[in-house]
Amino acid sequence: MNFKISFNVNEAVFLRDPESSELGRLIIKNSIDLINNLGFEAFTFKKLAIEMGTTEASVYRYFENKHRLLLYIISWHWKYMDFLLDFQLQNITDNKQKLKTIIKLLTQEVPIKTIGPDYNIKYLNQIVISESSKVYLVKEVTEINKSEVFKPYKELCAKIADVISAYNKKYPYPKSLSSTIIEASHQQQFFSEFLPRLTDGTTKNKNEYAFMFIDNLVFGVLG
Amino acid sequence: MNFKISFNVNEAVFLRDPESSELGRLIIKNSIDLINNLGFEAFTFKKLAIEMGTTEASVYRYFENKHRLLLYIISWHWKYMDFLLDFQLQNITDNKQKLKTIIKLLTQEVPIKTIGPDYNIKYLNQIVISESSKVYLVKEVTEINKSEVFKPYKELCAKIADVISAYNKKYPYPKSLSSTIIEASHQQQFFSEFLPRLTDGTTKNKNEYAFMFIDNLVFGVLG
DNA sequence: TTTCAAATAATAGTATTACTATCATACATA
DNA sequence: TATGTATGATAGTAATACTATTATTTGAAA
Repeated sequence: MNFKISFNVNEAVFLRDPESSELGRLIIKNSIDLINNLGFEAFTFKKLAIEMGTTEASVYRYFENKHRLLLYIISWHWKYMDFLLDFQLQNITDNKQKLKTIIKLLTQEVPIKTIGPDYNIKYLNQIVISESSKVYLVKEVTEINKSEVFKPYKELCAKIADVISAYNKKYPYPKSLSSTIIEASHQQQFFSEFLPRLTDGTTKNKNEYAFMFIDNLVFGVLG
Repeated sequence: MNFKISFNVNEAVFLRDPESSELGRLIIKNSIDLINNLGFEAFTFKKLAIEMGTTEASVYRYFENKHRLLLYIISWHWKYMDFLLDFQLQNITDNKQKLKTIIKLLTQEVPIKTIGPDYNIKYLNQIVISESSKVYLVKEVTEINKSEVFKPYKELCAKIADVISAYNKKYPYPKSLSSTIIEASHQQQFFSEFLPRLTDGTTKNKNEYAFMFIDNLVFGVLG
């Protein structure tokens, strides 16, 4: 099996499509490494350019600013998750089992497949946990939202909400539960690693802990 | 009734206690207004100084950087919430009623009392919704956490967790549920205002919506 | 009352950040 | 051969995130 998948992220996110050139793909690959190393606040286009042996100006030809670059990376991740979800849900008919698969996917480290560009999926996961909310927690959220760039997140949320509704037709808040478990699975992983007093984490394994908590939560609410 | 309360925020947060001088209190008051107007990313000490008619250097004498100032404001808010919680829970004995009061407090706009400094509590609420997670979602979280500056958040979380445990002694994740509902009440308010597709919000009132969702969630899980 | 240190304010200065602009070159295409 | 497109090299600007210096005020000890 040797196939490539590309997720076409909304054009409004970039100036030039990074998947369209070698330099573009390098920008994404190196950004994932560098954001993971430095954190988003300390990450700059200058540092990225030096790291890659290119120039700041070249990076600016692809992305307006670092916030857009982060948005691209996060969007790419949501599309990737959406793909994995379709893939993993394929032969499951039982809705309970579907939900469990979803929760597993949200809380475990995303499996590293040899598909698509060779981005460091482990780092990407860390970035999603620590930085993803920064793409929408900005003053310009309404303006940015107009260009539909949050669509991948909304679509994933809707897809999970559909499974929730299929499992329990009477539950009145499928989308809110969906967005809540997506966010909470990141938060609880973050907390159990860095601020453990905000959790009841006993196990050393933050992924396993997040899974158990979310699983208990979801089936507690939905019955 | 005319009394003043001051919440002593951990010393490690500031260089000089802003509650100890008129200038200090003005810095906090004006910061709340300005962060709410500009968003945290666009907020700078220079803009703040100009707004207040003082100098950048004066602000730097109180806070090392704008991240610490935000941390101060958010910590103050957690202490204020903690105080309100004690106050509102005083004469309630029924644990279910206690939980409902907590959820109300988390989701409704915090009542504006004429106590303490005259910070704009409405703005403070907006800041907590949009900016609070930025105080811990940073690369230096472990370092910052060592100086115990997140204690007010942890204490509030623990207090709510205690009520959860009192209501349902068998529930295994009181602290995680506590931190999850704190975060989710902000998120769902934010989403229902700016990214409504991530919610099932039908009502125009984001506070009321958040209350109903969290209330359903908590009693769904805890029985 | 003098004096000496500490706190505060005002001003200036520096390195970095977040861009924009210009020009040269390489390579592919028509 | 001419033309377009991507990249590279270099420079420049305004704002940001600080630090340092000097002047002034205050307050407490001698």
